[in-house]
Amino acid sequence: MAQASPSIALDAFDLAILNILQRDNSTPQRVIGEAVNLSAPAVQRRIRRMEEARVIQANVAVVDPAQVGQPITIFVEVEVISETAELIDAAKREFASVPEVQQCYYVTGEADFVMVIVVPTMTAYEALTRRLFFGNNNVKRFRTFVAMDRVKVGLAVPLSD
Amino acid sequence: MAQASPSIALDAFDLAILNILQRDNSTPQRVIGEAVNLSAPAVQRRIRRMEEARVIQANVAVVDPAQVGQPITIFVEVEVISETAELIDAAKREFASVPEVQQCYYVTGEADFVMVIVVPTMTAYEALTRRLFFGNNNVKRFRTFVAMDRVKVGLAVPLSD
DNA sequence: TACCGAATGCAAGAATATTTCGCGTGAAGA
DNA sequence: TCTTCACGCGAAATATTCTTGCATTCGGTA
Repeated sequence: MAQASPSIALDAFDLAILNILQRDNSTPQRVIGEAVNLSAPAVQRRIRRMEEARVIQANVAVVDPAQVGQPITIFVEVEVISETAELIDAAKREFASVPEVQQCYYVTGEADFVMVIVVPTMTAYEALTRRLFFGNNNVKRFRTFVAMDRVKVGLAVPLSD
Repeated sequence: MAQASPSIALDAFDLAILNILQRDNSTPQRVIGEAVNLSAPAVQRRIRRMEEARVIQANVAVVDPAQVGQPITIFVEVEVISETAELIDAAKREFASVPEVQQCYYVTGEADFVMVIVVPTMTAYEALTRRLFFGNNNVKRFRTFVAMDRVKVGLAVPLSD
């Protein structure tokens, strides 16, 4: 796999390859090569280089939550009481360690954390809030937004190409 | 690739396979087979079945935004004026069509939409708000949360296994 | 008991990925 | 200007992985 991670320079070829891979990374290198006007080995070298530099952070399958018994997606804003570095780091570690917390960001503004949570039932969510928020002395309050429609979901980054 | 999408039953083997693919879909089927106690062809048939049923919605590379010149991630809550079906659908289509909008959910609660936006600069974000929010008569107000730290990012669904 | 459908493992064949090698290009220095 | 060197390329050979056909096994059912 990949290890090192010094920033590297990317040219138009690399961006074009990334644009394909972030939509479908099962695309054969030969096909990618035809699309960007490079040979398959050239494509493969560039991909490996970007994986080693962690430009490509992972290669993953996207699973439909509804079809695996986790039909509820919830947005939560969390406001903490104290923003000392220690307490914030502790909160980051705790939130990140919870499988139901699919995404978590530490943010500026009226809230301190925003997160995306995936659960099977509202009961499960209620239990999670009890453990994660009510059970944390540093959580001042939190606001819940239940998703009715996943209008757009993905991790694709807009690339200039 | 995949086409149909009737819901299908998943057993413990399928969930175990999904759990591996969610983390690294470049794992050889032979290795997956060893991990879940199945032969490689059995694994492959199950994967194909789940792709056809859209349990696996996509296979994608995850790109580091910072390394491709898009270092700013922003959370936005949007509140609309009118919630008629037509206007909501129009908003969904518009938001979904914008490349900078990485994720968008239609939600209950104090806001109507929440979204994740990826941009290269705050100037670019300001221009986007002008076009997307100030330029939309149905947007009552929006609140911005700038991410200081991407504590946890991914699309992995918690699987019971 | 006998049958039938579904899923499996094995093994062969096809497709894909990876390595190797030699060539051309462009930059730095004599 | 010439030489050298580093870099990235493509073509071909090699290795790995994926895919398919087939016989078998395991349950459920008449």
